[in-house]
Amino acid sequence: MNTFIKREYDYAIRICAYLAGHFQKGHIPISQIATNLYLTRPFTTKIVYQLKKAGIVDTVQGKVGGVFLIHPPQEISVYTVLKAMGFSATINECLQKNTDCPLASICRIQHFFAQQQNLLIENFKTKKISEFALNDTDLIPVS
Amino acid sequence: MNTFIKREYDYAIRICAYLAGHFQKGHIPISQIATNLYLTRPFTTKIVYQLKKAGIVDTVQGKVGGVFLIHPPQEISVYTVLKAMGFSATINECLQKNTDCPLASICRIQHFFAQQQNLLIENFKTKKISEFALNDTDLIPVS
DNA sequence: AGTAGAATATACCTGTTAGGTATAGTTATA
DNA sequence: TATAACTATACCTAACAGGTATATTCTACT
Repeated sequence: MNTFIKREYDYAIRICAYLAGHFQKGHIPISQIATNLYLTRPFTTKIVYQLKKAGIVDTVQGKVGGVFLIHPPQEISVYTVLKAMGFSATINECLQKNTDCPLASICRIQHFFAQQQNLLIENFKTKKISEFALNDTDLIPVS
Repeated sequence: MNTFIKREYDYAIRICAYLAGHFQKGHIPISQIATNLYLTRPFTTKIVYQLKKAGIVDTVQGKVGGVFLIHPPQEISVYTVLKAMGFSATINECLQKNTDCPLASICRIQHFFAQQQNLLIENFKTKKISEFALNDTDLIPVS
């Protein structure tokens, strides 16, 4: 399988969506996030760590520690989160810098894919995390 | 790196673009295609073989054999070629069938990515190989 | 002050796959 | 009948996705 959005990236967005649903309600322990989003704790930890390094979330250490969004969710785009997670995917390898293809100057294929890629990225920038916000009541399984 | 369009897929489009530039001018030997597109012969062979199985090109065997497009290039879309090469990429794994995510019913993230994916595929279907046609004169290196 | 429960940081593992190469066979023209 | 082409499949290998493990540090609560 060839996915454009890695699992990690998707989980990162989910985690932010969960935190968006709890914005300004204090900090949320990683264990709670992991449980409610059906992720393992170590993996959730890893992602939170990256989101913190990127300045998207901050954490409180110690016994009643946890995670929270630094900025309002309506100011955080999908693109911001993807970039934070190291997203550098190009739709086609030709579009990377330093790729010196001998056909480059005449290649209309490359140009087409570049257009498509820019379109996608624009949409990722427009979409804000607030639109995905998850509340705990959303997460209660229907029985 | 995480590319959506594999090298193979890209090469397949290039090969079709080259054949489009030589449409109705007889069949082109694989060795000529490989040389002019800066690909190795075995790899070109492999791709041509797949394109043949998918009914996009046909081949003539024997000493003066070669490859040619079965249909006019303006009837072949980028999507057709991608599908022929086994393209089944989903922008996000959640969008595959048989993925039963416990969040699925409430996940707006999934819905967003699905929209983006459909957009992209629509554009792949609209774009025709004829728009990429490569002539040999295009390929003469500037000295 | 000590301890429990939380986050931090990094090291490691492992199956899959992208991106090829190799090789043996078949066909058909010269 | 030799040779230059295509056919078909088997195999290789480095990279990486998708995690797990482990040791450490921090802080609320007792």
